[in-house]
Amino acid sequence: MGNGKGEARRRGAGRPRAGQEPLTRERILDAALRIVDGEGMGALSMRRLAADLGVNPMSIYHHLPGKDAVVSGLVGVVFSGMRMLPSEGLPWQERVRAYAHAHRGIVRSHPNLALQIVSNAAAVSEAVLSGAEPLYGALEETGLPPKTIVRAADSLVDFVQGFSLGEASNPSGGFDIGSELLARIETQPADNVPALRRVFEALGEEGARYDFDAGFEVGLDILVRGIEVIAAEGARRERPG
Amino acid sequence: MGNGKGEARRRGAGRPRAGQEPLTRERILDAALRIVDGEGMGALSMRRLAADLGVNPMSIYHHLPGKDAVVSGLVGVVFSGMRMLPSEGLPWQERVRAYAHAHRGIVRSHPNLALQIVSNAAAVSEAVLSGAEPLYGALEETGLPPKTIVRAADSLVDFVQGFSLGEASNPSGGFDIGSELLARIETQPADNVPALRRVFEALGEEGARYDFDAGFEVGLDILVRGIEVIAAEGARRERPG
DNA sequence: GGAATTATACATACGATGTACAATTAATCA
DNA sequence: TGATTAATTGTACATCGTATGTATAATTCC
Repeated sequence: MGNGKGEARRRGAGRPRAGQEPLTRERILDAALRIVDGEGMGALSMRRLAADLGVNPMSIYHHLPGKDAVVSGLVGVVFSGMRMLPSEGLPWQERVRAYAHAHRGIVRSHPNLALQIVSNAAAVSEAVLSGAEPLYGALEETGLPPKTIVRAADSLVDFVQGFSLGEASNPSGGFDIGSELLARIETQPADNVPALRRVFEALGEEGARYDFDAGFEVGLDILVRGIEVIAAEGARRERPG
Repeated sequence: MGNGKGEARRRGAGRPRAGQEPLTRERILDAALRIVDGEGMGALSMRRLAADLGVNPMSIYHHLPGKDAVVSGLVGVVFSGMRMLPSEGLPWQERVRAYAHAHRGIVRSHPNLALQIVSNAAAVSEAVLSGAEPLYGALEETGLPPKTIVRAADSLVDFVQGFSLGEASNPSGGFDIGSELLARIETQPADNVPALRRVFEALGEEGARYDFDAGFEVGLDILVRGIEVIAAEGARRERPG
């Protein structure tokens, strides 16, 4: 029955009326993610977050212990949205690639959170954990010893995160560490950087725009091939012939 | 001759007496680096920095336009200290490895700055630029086309930065993304993560401690081998036999 | 039903931060 | 010398995270 309350959640302290939907960790993180996605990390403050929720800033602290918790909560939310194309049955190389694409996709869909994702991912667990499962499953089939599997997995994750971070912090479809240099190379004293000059001049102007998709594919190729090689070496050492 | 001034730089506004050493961008960045290295990024504030320099907070703004400039200045300073073991004459594989070690060494010697290094490196230039020269010089010898050289270089840098970031944000000699999971795997619902469980149980307890040096070497090996493979493929495609 | 307890939200306030603005002083140059 | 410029300081403001205390509605227990 229509309670003539007027604006929802405006005046009056205390516990909310049963009719109104209560403040939730989930609602808070949703609002926070909208702010960060839309206006960047710098726009996220407790006061702004509270304002968007139509709530007093201190109310948030009842559901999350502080701003740090909000931010790492965001990372968790984002990571738990990781979806892989089902790739069971495919050779391990394809499954590793699928994982890498999924991981990159997460960072790419929230570029303003990239820094936090990359630097907090290790501490967030749960979502990250179950996210890594298919990667380990794939790498098991290389026949590498467990210790090397872990290191290979880490290497791949490190690459993906490094790449995604660079991708996120550049103007969309813009440059990368390598290509960013191009503009400055021209203004360098003579032959301070001869190899760089040679490479980028050979690229010409059309090559200057960095294609992130292609760059990612090359990096991924390098890693997968490299893993193939050390796996083959390991196998040869066990059964020398 | 002894000017009876007592404490150096204490009282009195205005331009400093000619005798005293003036405030400099360099002195500011030195002091800032000491704070960050010693007490972490959170301890760096303009007021604290000024206090350490025996100076009014606003004085800093005459030499650097703001706090952001201080931080990215720090990254520049740190990067310009990059030193490679001379590796000219060695095969390109060794030279790529030497670059990677030098790059990692920089981040590792200032772990509290790791996040800023990794996320600002692309925008700092100059030091980063001339630092990357030997990497490009080495990769030129692979015979890969320029575009692929850039992508391979980026991939290697991305890996190194991703690795270094993980290394820096973990307790010294502690765990990594992969190994961090170990502790939580045990507390997971049954077989939610079977491959992870298998791999880490096979590792046993002794393998749980992550050896960053060995991990880095494996990753580097994967990348170098991978580059070898795609270089060989490219050569075969040009001169098919 | 009424009283005690607990969950949730609000109000106020404190210390810290980055920095805009303007005044102050000393070196430098005409 | 007087004018100009470079370097420093002092004050003040808006904003931030959050500690602390209070108010009120829902829930629980008798």
